[in-house]
Amino acid sequence: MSINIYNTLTGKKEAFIPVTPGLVKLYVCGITVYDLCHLGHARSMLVFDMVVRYLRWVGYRVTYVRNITDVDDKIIRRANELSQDSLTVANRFIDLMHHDERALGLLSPDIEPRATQHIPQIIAMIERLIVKKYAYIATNGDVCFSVRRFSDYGKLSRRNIDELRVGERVLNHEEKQDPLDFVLWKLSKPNEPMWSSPWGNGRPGWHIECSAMSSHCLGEHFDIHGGGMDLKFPHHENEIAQSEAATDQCFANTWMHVGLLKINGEKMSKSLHNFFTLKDALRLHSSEVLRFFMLSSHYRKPLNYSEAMLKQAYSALETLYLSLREFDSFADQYNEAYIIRFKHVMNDDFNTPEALAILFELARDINMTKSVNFHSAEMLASTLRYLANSLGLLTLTPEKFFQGDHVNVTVIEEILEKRKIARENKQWDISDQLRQQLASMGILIEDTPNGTLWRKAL
RNA sequence: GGCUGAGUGGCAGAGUGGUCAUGCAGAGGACUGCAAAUCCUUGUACGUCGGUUCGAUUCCGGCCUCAGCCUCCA
Repeated sequence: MSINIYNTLTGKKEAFIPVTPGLVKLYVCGITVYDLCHLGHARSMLVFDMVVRYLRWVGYRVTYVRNITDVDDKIIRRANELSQDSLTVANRFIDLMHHDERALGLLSPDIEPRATQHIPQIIAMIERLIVKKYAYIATNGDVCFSVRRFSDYGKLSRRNIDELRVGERVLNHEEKQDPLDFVLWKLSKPNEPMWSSPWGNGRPGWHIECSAMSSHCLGEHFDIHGGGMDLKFPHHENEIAQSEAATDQCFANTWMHVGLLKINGEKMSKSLHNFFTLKDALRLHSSEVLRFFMLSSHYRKPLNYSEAMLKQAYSALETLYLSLREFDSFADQYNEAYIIRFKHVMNDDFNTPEALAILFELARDINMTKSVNFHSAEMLASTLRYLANSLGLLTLTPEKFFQGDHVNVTVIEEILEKRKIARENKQWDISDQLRQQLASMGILIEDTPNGTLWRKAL
């Protein structure tokens, strides 16, 4: 069974064949560290986390690289606002990002290259481009890439150079030979971070770092390059141009783009004040609820964040965990039929909504089977957990999910004990009153033949 | 203006040329002291107009609407 992945470059789903058999080399564009991570970053991180987990789960070795842009205009501006140097600002937001990453339960990338730590590689690549006449020194001293010299320019985003409205929106392009050209090396002004180069003190342009770092970490030709949909043009288009102009070979075989996240039906943007940081979202919802929500729509589609949807995600997750409840020890066998179906839909461009649907079918199957044949229900339960785990879901015990750590277990158990006695004496008024008392504490209960179970209400 | 995608039942969201997505919410039933959980049943869903077809939500074309990109953005 091969994995089919939608490749932005060809506009089609294609059978995935790694350059090196058994090994997947994946490069994902990470964030520019001038502010806290927002939910859009979280979606992209979570999607590639799912991709990496799944690829490893089916047996690939994966080298997962996600870069950090730690020098750029916005960081410099932020640093000036705070009267700090830009490295201090970058480091602080990198720490915060790592904190968010852990809180979300993400796998760490195998390599997390930083632009400022790859200046020699960046300079070397620019030199190659100059030698091959793909780059030139503009009248203001910056080094620019000559877009029109790269005949394949536009192949990723399917754009025709002459149809871009570039003159309308790109300002101050008089220094360039063509308004489309972009900066590879930017000379620094006083009080800006700088590195020495053959063209004077300056810093790298935004796009070149990814070309230089990906080839440094993964080689000049690797398997998958990913990022948010908004990076497709111009960033990824520029990366392809630089890399392929410099190396004369295919850069990344497969390009994956994650749909953008909207909030309450609107584009998320700082100017609209509907900007949600990951940190804030994690105050309201557990990482697993966020993960479930993000995986409940296909990764290439736009996704709308709203509190109602997150509540729905919680309820759905509850259903899954409820089915897992009575199984302390899990069988070491799995139900092959479900595994095959699960892989089949996941292999179709990571169709997580369809994969989740299979998990719900499994949950229902468990519920139906457990009163009839406990052992086979146990096998289904272990299958459910095994499959969900491949997506980073259902990693908690049901008790942990339903009860958490911070509730006052002693008080709850005392009330349950009192209620038990009342029920034994058929004192239904008292029993119902105690149930009401628990409800007002946010605790739901469930009387079963084996005693009363409790869980947190949403 | 150009390029991408979308328009599915109350909400969310897959998918398919002709029997079921799935989840959340709702209704009825079984179970329960009552609940809860669970199971069963249930809702004439596929933007619009044409075309192809024995048959289209699914293929083709026009139209309408929406979103994203063409400037920094995951």
